[in-house]
Amino acid sequence: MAYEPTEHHPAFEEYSEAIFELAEDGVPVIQARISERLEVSRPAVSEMVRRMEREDLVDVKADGEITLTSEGKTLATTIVRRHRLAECFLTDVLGLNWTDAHSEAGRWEHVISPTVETAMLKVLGEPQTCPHGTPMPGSGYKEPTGAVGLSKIDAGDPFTVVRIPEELEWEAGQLEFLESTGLMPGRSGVVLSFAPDGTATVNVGDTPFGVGGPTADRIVVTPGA
Amino acid sequence: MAYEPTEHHPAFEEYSEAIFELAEDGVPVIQARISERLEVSRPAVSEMVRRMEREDLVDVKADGEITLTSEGKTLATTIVRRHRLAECFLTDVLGLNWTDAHSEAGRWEHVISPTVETAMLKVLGEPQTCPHGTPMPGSGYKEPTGAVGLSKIDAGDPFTVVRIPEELEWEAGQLEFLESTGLMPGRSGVVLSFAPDGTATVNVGDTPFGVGGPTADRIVVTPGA
DNA sequence: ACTTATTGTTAGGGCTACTTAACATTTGAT
DNA sequence: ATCAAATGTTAAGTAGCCCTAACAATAAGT
Repeated sequence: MAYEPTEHHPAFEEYSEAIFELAEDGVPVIQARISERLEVSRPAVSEMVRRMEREDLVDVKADGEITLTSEGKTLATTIVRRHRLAECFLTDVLGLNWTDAHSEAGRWEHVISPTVETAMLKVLGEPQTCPHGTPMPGSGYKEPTGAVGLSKIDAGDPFTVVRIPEELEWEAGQLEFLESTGLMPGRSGVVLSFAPDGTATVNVGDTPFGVGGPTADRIVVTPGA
Repeated sequence: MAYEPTEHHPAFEEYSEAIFELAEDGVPVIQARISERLEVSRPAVSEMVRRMEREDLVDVKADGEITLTSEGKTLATTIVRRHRLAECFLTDVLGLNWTDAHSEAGRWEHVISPTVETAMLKVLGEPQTCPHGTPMPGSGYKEPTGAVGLSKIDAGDPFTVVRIPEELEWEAGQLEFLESTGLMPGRSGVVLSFAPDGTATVNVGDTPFGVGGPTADRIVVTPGA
């Protein structure tokens, strides 16, 4: 009746995932960051990290940096992979928008079995990235060489969107906005101008729109159409 | 981040579902039955029933019979509907077999949001029953009049399968067997003979096979092809 | 009527994952 | 060097959901 890959509690899955994604985002992996990302108190994180260390899922360095053990990495990539796979599935097969898909996937990731994972991969044709362009762990996908932040493109030049970092989800409404403008992986556009504050004006469809500086820094693109 | 239809704990969902399905199966809804079906101790059920009564999800009659309140019924039918919808989805879209689909659905039912439910319904074309023929609560589906147990069909007569009751899942391997023989809702066949012990020999495809008496009692069919 | 089986409840725990309050330590900026 | 901010830990407590052991009440079989 119960499904247990290797008897891993949901909280361990959630924490492993957070640790993996913090590292992926280049954020120092310390308790305080986990506490913020998962929106739980610091003592809760302290306790969980101790338990995960005991269970050999993480190592804690002397300076407090947390790293996944190989077992932890296996768990984390499994969950992250299922999350991104679920996102693909929810958008492509069920027609959800990015934002809905992301929040749904946050629950699906804990419920998808190997059987279902395989079936989804087959239906989707082995996607290499999630809908935002973030790689599926274990797919062997490599981001194109020469990928840079959108703000590195010269005004007047064309670009092709590679990836919308997951971190932008923290800004409420950001993903909906980008999706509605058509600024999504694979699409090409042109940078029209940059304002002094870094805001970029771009065009990927019929109507130009502005992208705030910090956001434009993070959006990954390749130069050229 | 978290999804809460009306802030209902997973255990309440599980218990409501069990209560609903016991009633559906014609089993008296008392604590002892719930305890068996959910495989939890009697004190655990005692406590949960008390909590659910406090939360206005169930009423307990003087004789110990447990009934769902209208709020409880809403919760139960929601979960049951999602379970059966998930079963359809897992078999039809992802190609899982009945048994896998059933156990997966046991987890999916707690994770499906209204948005996803709507999307699934659309993709599946508003199914009226789950793959075993059990009605989707709220679909308005009525079992055909004249539906009887398979063992009521006369030897030599044709029949059409209406429903494979969920209770048969308790017999390990039973569902796989029936699925492999093709004895599934919508399929027609012929009863070849009955053994003195009630075992029926039937043919729905190329090869005849035997169905034990108790099982044949439960399988719901309509006479005729 | 008496015994047995079935059913429900108390009492006493346990584990997970969280909380707040208080405190210690480290780091950074001036 | 010092003061403030950031970080981690202890302690104590809570809620949810489960367990075993022991006991009371009811129903059923002989």
